[in-house]
Amino acid sequence: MPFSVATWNINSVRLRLDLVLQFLRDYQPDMLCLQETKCPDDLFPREAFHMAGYEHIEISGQKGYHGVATISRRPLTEPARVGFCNIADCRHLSTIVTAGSKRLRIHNFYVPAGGDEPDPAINPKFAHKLGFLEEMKAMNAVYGDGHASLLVGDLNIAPLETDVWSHKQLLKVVSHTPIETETFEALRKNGGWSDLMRHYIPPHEKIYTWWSYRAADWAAADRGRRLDHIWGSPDLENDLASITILREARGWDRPSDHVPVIARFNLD
DNA sequence: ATGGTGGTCATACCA
Repeated sequence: MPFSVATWNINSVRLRLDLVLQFLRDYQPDMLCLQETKCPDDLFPREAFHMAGYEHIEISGQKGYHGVATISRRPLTEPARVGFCNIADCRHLSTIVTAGSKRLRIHNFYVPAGGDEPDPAINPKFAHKLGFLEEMKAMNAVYGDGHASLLVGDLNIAPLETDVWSHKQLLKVVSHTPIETETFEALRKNGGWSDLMRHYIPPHEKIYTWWSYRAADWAAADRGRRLDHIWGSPDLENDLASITILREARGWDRPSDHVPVIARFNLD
């Protein structure tokens, strides 16, 4: 039995609770990191997850926007929430879990989308996104405490040309502008992180995890982007068994615009 | 160049 972690921007955990429970029944990840839960902590549907076999839950939620949750079958310890840009948004939650002989620190992230205009001088949301990335540089894969690390979530940036349906047409679109993709790859490498999705799936292959709601036929147009990521400390490359991007979830009834990504590790 | 859809919370805001 490998150890598995899934990440999914659910775009309202309460509206899509049945979808999440169906996903857990069918794929049985050991842990699920949710983003955009849009749910205050006192209204989080803890009991439904407990009944599904996920007894360990850490949440960081607020009313209306953002929010992350880490749901696990195994005990979670040392929950920590880092605030970014002096704004009280719920966009980060880290926990520690045991997998085989390793202790894993798992960062669950929801990076700001950044608005429409890719100019920090006129768009405060884009300035916020760049400021957020700047502060993310403090996240290192190896801290010298003996823990392995994962950093997962909706990072709202598609770094490679093959992470978008058209590199040329998206160069001036927020999520794929050079300032974003270059900052993103620099902070990943400087932090010592391995892009585990790309470690498993060759970089020349197009892969997407998000398709806009604003398409008449998302599957036919297939104008997707890889906005959701699974990074790991380099030691986890050797333990990685597979990556699954659940494209079919975009076609489920009343779907999120993001699909789950599952990483399986040979750690038990 | 524009608007297209979907979620929250109640009127626009955010994605």
